[in-house]
Amino acid sequence: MSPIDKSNPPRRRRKEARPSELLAAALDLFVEKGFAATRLDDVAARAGVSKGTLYLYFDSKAALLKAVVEDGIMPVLDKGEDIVANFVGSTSELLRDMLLTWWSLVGESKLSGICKLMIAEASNFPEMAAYYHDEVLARGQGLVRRALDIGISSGEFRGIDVEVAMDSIFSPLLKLMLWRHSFAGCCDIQQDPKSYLNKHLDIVLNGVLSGTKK
Amino acid sequence: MSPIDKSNPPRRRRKEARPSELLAAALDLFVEKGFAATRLDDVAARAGVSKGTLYLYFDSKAALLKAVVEDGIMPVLDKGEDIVANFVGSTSELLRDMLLTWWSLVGESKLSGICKLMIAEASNFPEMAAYYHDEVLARGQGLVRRALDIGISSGEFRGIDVEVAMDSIFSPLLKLMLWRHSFAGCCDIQQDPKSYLNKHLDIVLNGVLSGTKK
Amino acid sequence: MSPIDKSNPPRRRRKEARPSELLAAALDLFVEKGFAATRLDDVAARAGVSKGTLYLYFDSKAALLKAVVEDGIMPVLDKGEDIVANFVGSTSELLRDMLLTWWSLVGESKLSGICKLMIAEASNFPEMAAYYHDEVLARGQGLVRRALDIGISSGEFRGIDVEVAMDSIFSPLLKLMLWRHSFAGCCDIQQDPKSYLNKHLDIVLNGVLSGTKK
Amino acid sequence: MSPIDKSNPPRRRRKEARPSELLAAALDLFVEKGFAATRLDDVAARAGVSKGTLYLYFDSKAALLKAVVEDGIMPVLDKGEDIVANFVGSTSELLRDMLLTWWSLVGESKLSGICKLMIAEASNFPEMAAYYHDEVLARGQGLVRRALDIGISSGEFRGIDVEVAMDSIFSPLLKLMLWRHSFAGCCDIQQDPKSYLNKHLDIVLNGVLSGTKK
DNA sequence: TATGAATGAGTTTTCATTCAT
DNA sequence: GATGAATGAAAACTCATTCAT
Repeated sequence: MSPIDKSNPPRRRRKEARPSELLAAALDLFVEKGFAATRLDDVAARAGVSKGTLYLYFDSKAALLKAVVEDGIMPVLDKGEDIVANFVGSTSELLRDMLLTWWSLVGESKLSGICKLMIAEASNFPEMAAYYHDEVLARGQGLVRRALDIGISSGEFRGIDVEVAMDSIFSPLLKLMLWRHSFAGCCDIQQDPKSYLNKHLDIVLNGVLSGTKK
Repeated sequence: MSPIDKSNPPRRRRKEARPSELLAAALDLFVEKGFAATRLDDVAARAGVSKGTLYLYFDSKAALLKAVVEDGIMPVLDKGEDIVANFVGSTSELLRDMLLTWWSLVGESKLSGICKLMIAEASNFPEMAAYYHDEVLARGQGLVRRALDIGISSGEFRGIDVEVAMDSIFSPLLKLMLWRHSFAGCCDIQQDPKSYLNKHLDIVLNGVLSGTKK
Repeated sequence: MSPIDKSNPPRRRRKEARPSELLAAALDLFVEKGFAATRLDDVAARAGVSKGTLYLYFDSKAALLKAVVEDGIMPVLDKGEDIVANFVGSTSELLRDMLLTWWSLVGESKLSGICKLMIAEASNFPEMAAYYHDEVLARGQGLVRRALDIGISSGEFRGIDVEVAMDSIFSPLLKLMLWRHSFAGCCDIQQDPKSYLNKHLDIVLNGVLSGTKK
Repeated sequence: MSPIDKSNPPRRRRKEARPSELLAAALDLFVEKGFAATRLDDVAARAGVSKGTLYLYFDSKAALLKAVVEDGIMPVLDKGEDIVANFVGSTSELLRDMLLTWWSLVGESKLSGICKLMIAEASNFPEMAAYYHDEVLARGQGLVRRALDIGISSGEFRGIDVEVAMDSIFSPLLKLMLWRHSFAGCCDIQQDPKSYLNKHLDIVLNGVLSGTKK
């Protein structure tokens, strides 16, 4: 309480915690309504601050979007890469592990909304979309690609077109992420995502046909 | 700007005269920029008419969106159903035919943009999104489902979970449609879509694993 | 009244007359209050239009300022140059004529306010200020300079420093212009400007000293 | 932002403590950008203090302006008056001395900026402008007027209109002061001000005409 | 029908001012 | 006294919608 005690925690903490509260509120609304349809008043209200406060931390609405996306990408970048490197077991299991990990890391979290957001805003913010595509989506698919390469090298997998197989494996996960933020309310509730992904992997790994493989 | 779904009473409609240029221009811009970020000035300019003219045919911006979506759904509704009914051959071939037909009918056309649009605007226009989901996406997947049912009944396919397999088969097509309207400019050009879909079907039908099926 | 009669004058006239009404209102307020302290609402209100109408004609507040200045400079540019060329009589009379002409053309009109405006905004809009300085002020002084050159060549004038004499002659006119838009209300009403300028010229031409010239 | 002249009752004043850094920073920015376009953030930043500190010393932005002007006027008021009283020599020399003294006292210093500021803000702060006009400009010209009166009484000067002659003599000094803070950067560098003023006095005292005086 | 100038409510952005620390 | 985060009223700017022609 002494006037010398200027750097007391509560004040500082406030200042440092604030931006992430703002980012969280903005993420929610940008994902739900889209960039243009989101009013900064609403972002501020959801974060429990006044409109002007947003401008203490972000230069403009577009800068806020950029921060939201960057902030949402980092956690994905940090983890993930080493899943492949550290894995022991069959490549099928690796793929299964990867899809489920990706789901819990990104799909299940609020970050999955950024995917919807970037698809929606890609032509309005092309650089940002390219950044997101390269650093997140391509990376996610890259994990699949590497697993496929390993599987093919080891003879565990057939000599399929890796670029295509990547999508055969990853696209349902993408659909799951997008549906969560779009048609979730208007279509029959999907089954449990993990069971869904397991079944999908069973299908894509073993095929749909019942005939014996040559 | 406020994305309110007004279920206003039917007004005098000049449906017959509704110039398709207006709908085409609106479709392009709604898909490219999203609903809120599209200015009616730009729609009018692209259609080569004055801004006021739009209001001769549509009561509001939201009504224009509704008309765009309805107009984009009809051709899909009209065709498609009978593909399954009239088909002769293996069910694998039927699936292949269906995916490729869907691609040329919807994916390749401007209509694929509506899919992106509906995902983006789903929470702003939930009824419209539900309508689109049920009448277009679920229908496309329904075709796949019926083919799968036939294949399983005939013993051509394994007894996989049809709901999941539907997505295993359809999701890459969805991704293709969305990418065309989002990351197209910022990622390496995909291979030819039809070859891509054929390879995908080969993978999902036969599986990735090289082992013999039990 | 026939629907073919689209290009009827009243409508067109409106459109063409509008910008100059806006410019007039903006000039008044920019000069009176300065650029930053002038609200576009006030400009619109004074012009009798809504705020949005301003943006039909000018891209931004700064663009409006630019238009005001350009619009205010043209009439000065068009006239003036040939005053010197076409003159017959003693150079003293030429100078007197020029000052009085300049006064009635610029000083007495609303254009004199632009001078105050440019001095005030010079550091905020340096290019605009440079443009004004070169095209208006330097031109006005240039007229004086040329008259002085003629007078010196003919022996009518002493061999004084022309750059300085220019200011000795022109500065009171400048002061008159500035005072009209600043201290006019708070200092004793000046005498009639034309009489003032005549007396000033008498002083600067003949000097203040009573002694005979050598 | 609203330039209202509040004649609010005297509040607790901490005049003695008013840091001159604050006044100096405010003077610089008010003169450069004008009152409305100057942000208190910038004033604080230039003075090296926080924004809140300004409010420890000044009740409002307008109060800061008032303090700046008052602070800038005092030194001029204190000196100057006795220049005339204590002078010995020809009145011409007195005038020359006065102009040069005024120049070094006001024109050359930062105080000259207040002149520009007051002209710009005269209609926003009429009382302040009147105060400045009466206490500074009129006083400066008053010195000239008294010198002229002396000169005319003694026969050294002709019987010219003193009010006009005052301006004939003083206006170039005014122009010099204003240009320093406006067009300085965009016109050829003037000659040395003192030489300029000397030449000007030579012209206005002796006249431009070469003919002998009658 | 068609136009496009005009509107004004709504949105982003700014900034003087306050106040808890 | 000093700070600077927070505020909110006000200003710039946008754009769906209207309407006179």
